Amino acid sequence: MSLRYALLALLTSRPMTGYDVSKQFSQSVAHVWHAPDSQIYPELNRMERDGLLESTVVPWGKKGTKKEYAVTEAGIAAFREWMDAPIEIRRQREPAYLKAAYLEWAEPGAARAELEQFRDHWTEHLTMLEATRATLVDRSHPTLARRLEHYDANQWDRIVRYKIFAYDGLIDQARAAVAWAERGLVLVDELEGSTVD
Amino acid sequence: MSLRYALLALLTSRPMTGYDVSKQFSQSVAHVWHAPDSQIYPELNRMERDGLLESTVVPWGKKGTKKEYAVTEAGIAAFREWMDAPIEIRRQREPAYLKAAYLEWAEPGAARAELEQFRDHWTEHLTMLEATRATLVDRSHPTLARRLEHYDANQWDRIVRYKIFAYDGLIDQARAAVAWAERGLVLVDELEGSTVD
DNA sequence: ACAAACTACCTATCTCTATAGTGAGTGGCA
DNA sequence: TGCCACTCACTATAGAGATAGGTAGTTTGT
Repeated sequence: MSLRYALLALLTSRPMTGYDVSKQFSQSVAHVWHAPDSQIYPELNRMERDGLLESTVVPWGKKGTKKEYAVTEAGIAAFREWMDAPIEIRRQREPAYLKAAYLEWAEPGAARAELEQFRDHWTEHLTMLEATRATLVDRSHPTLARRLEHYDANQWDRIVRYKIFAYDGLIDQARAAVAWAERGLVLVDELEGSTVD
Repeated sequence: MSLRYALLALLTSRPMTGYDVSKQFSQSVAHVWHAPDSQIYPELNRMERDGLLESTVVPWGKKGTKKEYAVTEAGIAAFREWMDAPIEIRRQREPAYLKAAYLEWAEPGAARAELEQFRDHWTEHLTMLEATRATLVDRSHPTLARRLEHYDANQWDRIVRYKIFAYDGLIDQARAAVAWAERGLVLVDELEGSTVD
């Protein structure tokens, strides 16, 4: 159910088409809540049906049209309500840690390969998070820039710092994951013996 | 699909009834992969149908019976295959971090309450993880003890250290979450002003 | 003039997960 | 004798999410 609020969060910066949303998503909210467009389009429809969004049809080229969604008053209210409600605690679902606990069943080579894959994935993710964090710090992040336009300049610092705070948390998690995988590689080498050719 | 492998992992320690599984789950594998019994029972059935488990009906009291599941050769093979396959990378789905990024929309009181709730949840989780880790270190963990019986004593250290390694990763994540929430509380106080009565 | 890449939006289907039950047997204790 | 907590096993249903498509118009480069 958080997808709805992730979309509201994004759309509070400016009105967007479904396509914009699905593109913007990957550069901001997706770091925190991934969704494919096959989920985004139907959800936007449902949100309009529920009165959280309203759409205007905009011409596009000669014959084409596109639908731009804007958050309604009811949408703002729903978002505020969600913000003030207790957070849903996520269930633990971590296949990587599950596997790690049973690494004695893996081939030594496979164990190493998986830890490397895990480390590389998180390293890449970390790089992206740090890059995005930097665009928040210097306020060059496009969605953030559009968002700040609605606010008085004396509010900017407050808004930006919450976003940086969120990214800091994600960066911490990513760094912890990378460090853990690296310790895992050392452990595998120690326990399985180094079989490097 | 990892539920299947989480169940296999647990059942490699010893044969169990569905009820045992759903109880043991919460004390071990659930730290890494939570599942309610309404998922466990049907999955055990499907795994038997697919030949990964076989069940024997055991009498229980005067009239009652229970069904004990044991991993088959095919089950072991499937588990090994999964262990050697690349890990599925989980999508980011973190409502807490999503909210954190938009904390300017929350009431200051609500923001504080949520961060406290988040911190408390992870603190509690951390305590449980550390307690379980300790039972792995001293090998008093019941499922681990049963598991080690299948192995030669010179393998014990290897097996135990992988489990400790997995818990260390979870503990790192939990600690990072707690520390982040604490920084968040300081930030909220700074930005929203201290409105403590 | 045409292809390729991009914008725009949507559907179908399947699996996974969550929630909330049902119902019967057992063992202890008051 | 009756009650309660626990053991055991399962079902029904709805919603969320993943995967894999489809269709139509637009822009850009050659």
